[in-house]
Amino acid sequence: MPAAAGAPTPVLDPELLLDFFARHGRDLPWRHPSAGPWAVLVSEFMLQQTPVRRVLPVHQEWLARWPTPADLAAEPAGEAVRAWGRLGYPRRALRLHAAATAIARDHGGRVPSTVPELLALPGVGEYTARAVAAFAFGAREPVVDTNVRRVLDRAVRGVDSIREPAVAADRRDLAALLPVEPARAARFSAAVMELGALVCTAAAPACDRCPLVARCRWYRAGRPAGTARRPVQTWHGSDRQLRGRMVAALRAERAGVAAAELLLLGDDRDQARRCLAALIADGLAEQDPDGRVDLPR
DNA sequence: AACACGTGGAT
DNA sequence: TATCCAAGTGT
Repeated sequence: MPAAAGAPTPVLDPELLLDFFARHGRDLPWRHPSAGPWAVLVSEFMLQQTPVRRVLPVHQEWLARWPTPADLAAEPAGEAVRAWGRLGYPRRALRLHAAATAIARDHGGRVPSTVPELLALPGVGEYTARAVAAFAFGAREPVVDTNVRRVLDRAVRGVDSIREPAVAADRRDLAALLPVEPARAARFSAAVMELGALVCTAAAPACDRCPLVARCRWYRAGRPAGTARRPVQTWHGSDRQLRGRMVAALRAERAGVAAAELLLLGDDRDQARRCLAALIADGLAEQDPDGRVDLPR
């Protein structure tokens, strides 16, 4: 240990990470100084399990059409689902609409700035609440997504992780590494996230381009393989596939679709009935007395 | 805690 | 072609 310094340099050295972020961080719309909390919140919903490239155009359309939470809340939830396009997980559109409604009703139309208030919004979990608090309001909160979790696992813990939602221990560990100054801490989280997205990727990490390679415990251990993943559900013939087809049909038809027509989209009659009922139960579809189905009003 | 929940690009 | 997986949340 150096005689002059009190603590050893951490693996996730803020100096190295912030320099990396300044040089290589992507110029994304929700990172612009002009992007307000609403633009950040919308981006975080869209980015849940969805790549940046596909979010970009839809985010731009949403902000142009609904510049404030109240603008979105003033329209039927079905319009949010329709404008969601093919981003996937359309229930996110429903929850974002519900969040906008709660913001308009309970927060005077302003996106709240504290983690507890954000957590109370529909569709906002442990990750999104801290991402908005940090990136939109400059709060000193540990922001741990799948990228940050992977960097923590590899660089700090020396193991390769399977992809799972971050846990409290991950947030605690990152919190211990945050710079003291809040705005700098927020940039630090964004920098770790960016490193995971651009360099320390899941499948093909580019250690030769990593600013942390000299300290990385995983690299120094010879990049040991991670544990096996849980088996994934087959896609062909799944409920998810059929639900996707049904919602796509509803998005395309402003006048609604006959229930019988939706049921034809599946190979299995019982499965189709079950999926349609589930969509209605989830609030992604509504059925009128004639049996006509539409996106929610 | 384990699952369900969409989509499309990369390998 | 099959599998992985990308800024998670709710149950």
